[in-house]
Amino acid sequence: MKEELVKQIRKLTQQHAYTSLQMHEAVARKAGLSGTDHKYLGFLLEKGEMTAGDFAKATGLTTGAVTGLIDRLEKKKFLSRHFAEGDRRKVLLKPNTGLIMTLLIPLYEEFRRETENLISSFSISEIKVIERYFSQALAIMNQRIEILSQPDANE
Amino acid sequence: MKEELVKQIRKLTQQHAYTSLQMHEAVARKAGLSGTDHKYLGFLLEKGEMTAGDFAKATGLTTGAVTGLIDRLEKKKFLSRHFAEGDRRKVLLKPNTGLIMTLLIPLYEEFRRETENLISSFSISEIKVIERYFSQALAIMNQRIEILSQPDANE
DNA sequence: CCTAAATATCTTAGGCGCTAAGATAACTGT
DNA sequence: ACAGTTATCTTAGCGCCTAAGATATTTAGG
Repeated sequence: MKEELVKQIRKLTQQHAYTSLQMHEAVARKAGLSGTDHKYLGFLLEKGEMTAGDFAKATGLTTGAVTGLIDRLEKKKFLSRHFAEGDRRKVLLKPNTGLIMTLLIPLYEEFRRETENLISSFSISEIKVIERYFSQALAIMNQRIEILSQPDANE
Repeated sequence: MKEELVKQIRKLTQQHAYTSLQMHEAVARKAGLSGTDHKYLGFLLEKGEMTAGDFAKATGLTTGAVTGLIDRLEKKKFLSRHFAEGDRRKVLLKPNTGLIMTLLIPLYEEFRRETENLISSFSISEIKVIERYFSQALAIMNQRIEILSQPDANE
């Protein structure tokens, strides 16, 4: 029965998402961070140097929350604050890439290797199938998020 | 280059997990729940009636946290408390399945349909590839969580 | 220039959800 | 029957969030 197989796969993808989250939090704990801080630190690392305000926009947090987030990350030396040249109101966040890498890479490297080995164990055409699944699943979810985030008509 | 393709897929799976979480939270907001409460409500619904203590064990929360969680869910009529027959210390949690379904199904149904359509668009052998990927990825992550959750040797 | 408005960040007050520790109530075994 | 165990709840305190407003700096208009 293809139908049953389909339902089974759908549940599997759900579990996959849940387990990813668990792992992300396990990494955070090991690194001495909260899940929240780990998430946003990864974000900053990816985007590179940015101002506090841009960070707030990028994360969707309020400016107050970002101030607290930066405080916590700064206290742990994961980033430093600098006033922007030319506009002393702006606070530039400079990630301490070295420290972050030193701390996080050992926690992720083996996982990354295992995952890449897993993917490599498929043939090119199989990988393309997996790619097609993920790309389309992503599109579906992003569309759904957009719909869900629109305010209700009656309010 | 297969290597580059592999790296690309790995990033795609990361993004997939992140986006799943975003969608889960968007659903929660729409249902008037926190992401946390939505997560655990789904849990209760899946497992069915259980005691508060079992709920704590199942979720990994402390009993105090579970008391608060139950309070919030009870206030919103998502469940009711009943003393267990034969042991009046135990509190049985009875999910209000009707209300939960009424509230959540409209938020998920279209997504589920779209996802199942997506999966169905693959051939049986392609679906087996996807299944193989997810099963093995899950195993890798669960193993990693276990390793990460072990206390460090030097502490 | 000088000042009003705009902008960028920080601070404060208050809420939610968590843990750890201990209180309360009910059960169990000898 | 009562000491110990078990199940849940309560309390104190912390972390992280929002909303609102304070502070400091820049920009624009007269």
